[in-house]
Amino acid sequence: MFKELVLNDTLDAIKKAVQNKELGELTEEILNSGDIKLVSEKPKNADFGDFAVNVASMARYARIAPPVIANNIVKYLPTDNYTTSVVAGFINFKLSDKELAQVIEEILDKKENFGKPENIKKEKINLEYVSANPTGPFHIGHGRWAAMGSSLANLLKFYGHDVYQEFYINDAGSQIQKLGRSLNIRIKQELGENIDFPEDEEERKNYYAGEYLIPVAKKFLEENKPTDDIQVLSDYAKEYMERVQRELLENFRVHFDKFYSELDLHKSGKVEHYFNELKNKGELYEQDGAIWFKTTKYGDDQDRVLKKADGANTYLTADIAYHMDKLDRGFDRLINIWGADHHGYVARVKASIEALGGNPDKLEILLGQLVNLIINGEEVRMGKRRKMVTLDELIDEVGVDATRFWMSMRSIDTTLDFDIELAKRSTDENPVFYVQYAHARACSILRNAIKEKINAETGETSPAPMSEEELNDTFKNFNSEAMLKAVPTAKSLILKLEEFKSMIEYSAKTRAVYTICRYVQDLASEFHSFYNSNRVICEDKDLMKSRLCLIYAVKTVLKNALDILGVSAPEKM
RNA sequence: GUGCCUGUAGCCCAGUUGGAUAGAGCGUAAGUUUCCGAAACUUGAGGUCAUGGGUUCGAUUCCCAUCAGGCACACCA
Repeated sequence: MFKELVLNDTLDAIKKAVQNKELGELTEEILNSGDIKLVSEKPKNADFGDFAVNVASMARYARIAPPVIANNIVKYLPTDNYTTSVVAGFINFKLSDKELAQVIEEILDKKENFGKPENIKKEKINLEYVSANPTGPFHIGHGRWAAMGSSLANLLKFYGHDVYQEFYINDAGSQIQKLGRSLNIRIKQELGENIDFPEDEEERKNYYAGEYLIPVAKKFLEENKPTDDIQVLSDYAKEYMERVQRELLENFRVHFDKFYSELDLHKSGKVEHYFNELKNKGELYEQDGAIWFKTTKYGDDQDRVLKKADGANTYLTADIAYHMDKLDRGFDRLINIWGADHHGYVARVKASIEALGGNPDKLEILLGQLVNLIINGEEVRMGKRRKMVTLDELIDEVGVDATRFWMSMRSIDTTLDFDIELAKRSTDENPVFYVQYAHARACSILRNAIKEKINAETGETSPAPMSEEELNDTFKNFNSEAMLKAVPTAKSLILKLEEFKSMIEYSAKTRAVYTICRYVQDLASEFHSFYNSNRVICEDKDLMKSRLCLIYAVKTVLKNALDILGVSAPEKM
């Protein structure tokens, strides 16, 4: 990576300068202590160069003015790949055309593997996300976790990790009975009985009054005789909802390796097993008829109940077993994506891992802020009794591509405003179309290179600039020498292409999927800009070939990035 | 009341761990098509980085306080 190249060369040069005592009081000890942190970044002003390293921070150790430091370092920098200049405390690097041409060569060589790091510490990662109750359709909030989670999985895989995607189904517990009771009412309504959910707010909380159970009731009656057996109804409704959820996830390009059933977890005996283990370790105590877990010992702000006075387990009891089971399965790292409304839950899960002798640092919980829906410029709150907008309605309205992109384009730390009207628009207000358009445009140029041209006025045809075979040969037999021709007018575009590598690294390490969305917009912008001032298909055949390679590189990188986001890269629009 | 997240241009947001004149996009103003997709491009205008302190040669960035918005504080899941 250019960033690393520049930084490492600078560090080497600093060492040499220190050895020759040209950096004042700066010693090798200070250098090795790690107190001095250098970063290579983009200069504010592009005229300065392509990369810059700020050495002013060394001034306090060296006790020399920053410009002198910079000049004394520059002396020891190699000169083959770039030219350098010193401005104040900055060393600016301008990459040579040859270096830039090699970027295109590398992309054409590696294609869909361009940007994959070579030697990373590969981790076996369990990524758990969405994990909704099977008691109703997904709402738009689930859509954010689905989009971000699957994109993160794609990203971490691309980066080189082993990623196992998991969905935890909360199919045990009282809410399933609640679902069955609610279905019972809908069935009776279908049969013409005059019955409805309770009016009283408190009593109504024991039911799911949403209309989504009406089709389930109809279907049930088609297949079964009416029954008051709540267990039968619960199971039916649960399976139905699970099926609906899975279909939607597939449609949304979200693929789980495993749907992990809480019910199975109970049946396996693991819940009791870990409960007993905590008990044996002396972490539990009894009070008011319930059994409590001393999570405060591990930093939680209050102790938690594991077994209620009525003898039933709490949700946490099963969740402890679930997380321990994940660790038992040999994952190096567990990543969970949770809504911010669950943040109070983090401490107790980490506490339980620690209490059971696991390493709580292996569990990484990404807390995501919630989603607001904007309809006609107004915020629509996902209120209890107001009509809820479901994920499938949203996808029907704006499409999979736009939904995925919009759900991923903001940092997980900020509340996402999802503006339906904007996401639907196919104009420059909508970044999804902007990026896809760039890809389609690049494809179009490649098509035109091998297509005969028809004059719109005269109707005369002129031969294609080159044959398909010749174009393929151009991509196959490229060399950076030949690509040099395209470089002078494409520098910032090439630098942006090269940035893909460091962007991926940053994004994977910080789990920040939104940086890919930003990158892809930047790259599209650089490409459109290049397109407007340079003709690709032109008289000078060497130049044309050189630029076609560049366009092919742009298309490749755009496609790679969009693949990670789960957004399609259309060849035509 | 306690904990977590947020506050940067009219709007929506970046700001890679403390450094050059604070950056994109949308919107807005003015331009750009006999030629590869104008769903595009170019150039402007627009900022007391919520407020007040502190640390530092230097703070949008780190610390403290205050204000504003969101979320959570169950023997629910």
